[in-house]
Amino acid sequence: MPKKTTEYKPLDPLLHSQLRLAIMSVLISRKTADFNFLKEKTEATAGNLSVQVQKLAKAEYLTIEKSFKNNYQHTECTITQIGIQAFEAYVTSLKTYLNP
Amino acid sequence: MPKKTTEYKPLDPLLHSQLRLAIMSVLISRKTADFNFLKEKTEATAGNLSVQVQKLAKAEYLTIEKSFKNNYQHTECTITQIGIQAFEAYVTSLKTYLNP
DNA sequence: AATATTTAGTTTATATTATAAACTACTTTA
DNA sequence: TAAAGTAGTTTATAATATAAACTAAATATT
Repeated sequence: MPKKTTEYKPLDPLLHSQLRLAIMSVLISRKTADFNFLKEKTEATAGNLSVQVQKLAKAEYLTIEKSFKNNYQHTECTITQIGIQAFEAYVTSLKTYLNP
Repeated sequence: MPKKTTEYKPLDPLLHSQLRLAIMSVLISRKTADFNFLKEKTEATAGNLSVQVQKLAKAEYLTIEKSFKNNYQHTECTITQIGIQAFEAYVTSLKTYLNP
């Protein structure tokens, strides 16, 4: 019997979220971005951004580095290889829904 | 001052759901599909499918027509113009996240 | 020098969503 | 006529998303 091709590939729930996808999208194009840059680009509230960035960090899609810059605390996010691959896989899967 | 271009267009929450997107994707390519066809293509449980199809119907993205076919109840879903436009707008918005 | 404001976030309480399990109702088969 | 199959719906719970409230330090104001 012919192998049944799966029509719709499952979408990584971690990336299938508007804000987390936007965060990853920024990081795909810049590798690294600080908290405020992400906040401006994604137009998210700080609270929501904090939560979603932590979720992505927990999955090792990005790393969070805290430091001091001009006397203020500074949070820098950097995408990982795992994150890049997850993003690419997500895009591939997503395309199965967006027919010709 | 230069007009600030919105980097990421908001994603219609009704379509930004794996199952509802799959349902709409099927209907974009076939216009109309019965409950079982949708169930097979999307690999959803009947309960979940029922709920999500109703949400799409409430937003008038599709219409639900119930009838009897070979003594069995039969539910047919048809995409509406509103649904087609919403799907297209969703795809356009989504592309802002999937940079070059 | 105290007080207010701003920067840079985190925590937490609540609303919304997604989902499976349980249920309804009718039909066919054994 | 009892069991199994078809075609769904309802509902209870788990998971997610989000804003509001909060912490804490730096800088500006009176």
